[in-house]
Amino acid sequence: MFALVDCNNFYASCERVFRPELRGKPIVVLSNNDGCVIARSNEAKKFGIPMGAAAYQYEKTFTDNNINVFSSNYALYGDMSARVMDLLATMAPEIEVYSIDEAFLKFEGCDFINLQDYGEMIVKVVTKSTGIPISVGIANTKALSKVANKVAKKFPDKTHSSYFIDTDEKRIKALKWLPVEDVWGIGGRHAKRLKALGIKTAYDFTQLPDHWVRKNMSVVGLRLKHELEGKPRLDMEIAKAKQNIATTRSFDKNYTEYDQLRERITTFSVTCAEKLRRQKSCCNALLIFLHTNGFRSDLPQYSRNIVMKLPFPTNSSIEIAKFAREGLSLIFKKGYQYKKAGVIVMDITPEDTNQISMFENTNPKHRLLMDVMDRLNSAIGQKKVKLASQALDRTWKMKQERLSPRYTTRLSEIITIHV
DNA sequence: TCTGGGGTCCTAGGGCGA
DNA sequence: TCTGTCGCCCTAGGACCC
Repeated sequence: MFALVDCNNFYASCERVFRPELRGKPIVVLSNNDGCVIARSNEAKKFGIPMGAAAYQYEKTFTDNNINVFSSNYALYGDMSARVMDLLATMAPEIEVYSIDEAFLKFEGCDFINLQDYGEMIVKVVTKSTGIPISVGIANTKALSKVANKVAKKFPDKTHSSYFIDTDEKRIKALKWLPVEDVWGIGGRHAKRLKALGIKTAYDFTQLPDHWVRKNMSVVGLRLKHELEGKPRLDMEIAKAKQNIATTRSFDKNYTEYDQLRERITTFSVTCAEKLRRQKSCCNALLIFLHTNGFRSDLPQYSRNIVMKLPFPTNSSIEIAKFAREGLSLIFKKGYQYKKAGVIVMDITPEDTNQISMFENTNPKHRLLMDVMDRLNSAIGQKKVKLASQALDRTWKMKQERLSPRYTTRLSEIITIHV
């Protein structure tokens, strides 16, 4: 049996933990640069603010309805997530952390447990210990546990926020209730096509012939169909090293100069290299991209990317930044206003199994240097040690006008209680 | 004026060597 | 030497997730 544990309106709930007066009040959380709405509390959803809405188009809705608006605070969300996951890990034989706010639990050989009661217990313990409300869905496949979770979330009073699909009647009832576009694995494109064919619910989807699903939705769609029929096709996945690591940003304003882009690309490269060293990997290729603001139809548009194959695997900030700048010089075109750029490191291999090349190799001195840089930066707590090609006085900034304190990860921002 | 960031997997189609 | 076929590898693009 699988249980899917999902934190309710996670980012909004995190903001509430340290601001209890916000309970029952509408909250939205914005993306980086305060651009889009990326999380809404239930109260905020009632005002018709869609996911991904452009924040500036809803300013009036926010003020008219006293909606509490926050910039995203990943230090806080990451730490709260770790607390929830650590706790969940103590409550099941196996856990797969699926995202910042979701985890699958697997109960095998636990037939003696009443899983409905156990799910309710998990809800109580996590909510009480962390302040984060959660919902639990339980079923014999992962996709059905997702469905069960939707039921638990929609009917918290009836289900006590935990729902167990343990009979075929319950499975069919839940599938007939769930709109096809809300099924895990069916995105916008497929939902549109299915609806045009009169497929409205998850149940309708399971009534399609296998060969049609295979032909039109690939093996992924067919696997999903079987999962919804109660035939397990997905198992727990073990965490493995990432295959790609990306650092990409939109800019607060448009950049036109090569030097500005060069500085940004260098900094993104350094961040990627740090992430690589943290997971003890090297990369063998880089992708560098830049593009103008696609929303501004009045401006000339340009967008390009380039893949740089590296002559040797490396995780040195200096080397990765050097190759990235080389790539940038090949794709940069003057006369455009750039809004976004990024670096993605690819073809990742473990640090300790690198092949020595006959002609060109990573500079062995860099390893020691990087080690010192990482340790200095970690001791200082901010990224003070930089490459000279990065801006020494950060001239760029993310728009974060409504950022809450990092209550749990910075002593200077810890919660204060006035008595 | 102002529209996020970071991932995964699958398939089609072309290049290329056997 | 030319041509056809097969399978492998690579890439771009599409679809999905949070």
